[in-house]
Amino acid sequence: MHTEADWAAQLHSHDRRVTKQRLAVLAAVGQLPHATAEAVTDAARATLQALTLQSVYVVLADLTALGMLRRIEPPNSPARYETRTGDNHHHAICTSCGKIEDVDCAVGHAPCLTPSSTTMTIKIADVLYQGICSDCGP
Amino acid sequence: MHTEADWAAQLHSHDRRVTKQRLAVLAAVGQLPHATAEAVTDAARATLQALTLQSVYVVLADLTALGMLRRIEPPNSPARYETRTGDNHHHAICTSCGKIEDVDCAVGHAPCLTPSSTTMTIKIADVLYQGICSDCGP
DNA sequence: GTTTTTGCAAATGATTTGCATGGAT
DNA sequence: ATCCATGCAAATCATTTGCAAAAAC
Repeated sequence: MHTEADWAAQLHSHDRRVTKQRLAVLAAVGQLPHATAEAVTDAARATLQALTLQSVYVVLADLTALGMLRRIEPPNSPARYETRTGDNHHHAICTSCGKIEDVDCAVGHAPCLTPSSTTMTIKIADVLYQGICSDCGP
Repeated sequence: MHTEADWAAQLHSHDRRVTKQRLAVLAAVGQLPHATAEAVTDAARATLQALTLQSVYVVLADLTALGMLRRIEPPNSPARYETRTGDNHHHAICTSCGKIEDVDCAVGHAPCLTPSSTTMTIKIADVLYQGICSDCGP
């Protein structure tokens, strides 16, 4: 788990200023499973009433670019963010209710899959499983 | 390859009317590799000058829902469409120039991967490879 | 004090929708 | 003749940007 001091240290090491807004965003993403920008804003507002959605977008984009957060883009849904960035894991999304679960990668580190035929040099293999969760059906 | 009569038959079988707009959209998606809605519109306009982008969106959404087209949603880029729907193949995208290549799935049919731990019933495993294509670097 | 960050409003890009007309069956 | 499909304009949704004021360093 990440402590506030931990986040502050990471921000410092990237020459970013440690603001209460950034700490609130990081805390919110850390405790919500796979939160949208809007959900992050709502959660962070519990302690920081003046925070705006646009600022959250700016912060999320910056932290994602730094590698402190990971961004997930499910089909037909706004982007989600998570704090698990150190390992290569994938995601399963329920096509009925939209719930997202983490799925550990069998191999462990990216790229965990190598395509048989392509002219590209592959850096990352992202896997998105789609199915039905236990709440929505058999 | 798909012929115009082939597309017409498929439209019929789904209780859709066979219009020149729909045929033009299908032809355009068939000949462009991984076209955006805008590219499809431009291509289809070569023969159907009155076609609008909004109509193309409606048609693409409908044909995708019917399974006649497959929709790809690359990160930070508008959706792409392709006619290859019968098999389970994946995609590799160049993070530099955005080019997309088809990548055959080693196993052959969905789901080609089974997650080790999840409570969901997986229907599809979509893999998105990200890397650098031969034109953009080593 | 200097420079990054935030707040706010307005702009943008992609896609969807409502409704009247046109066209396929 | 019926009813679906298209054209058009306006609306919506997610996200980005410009700029002045506030806050870190």
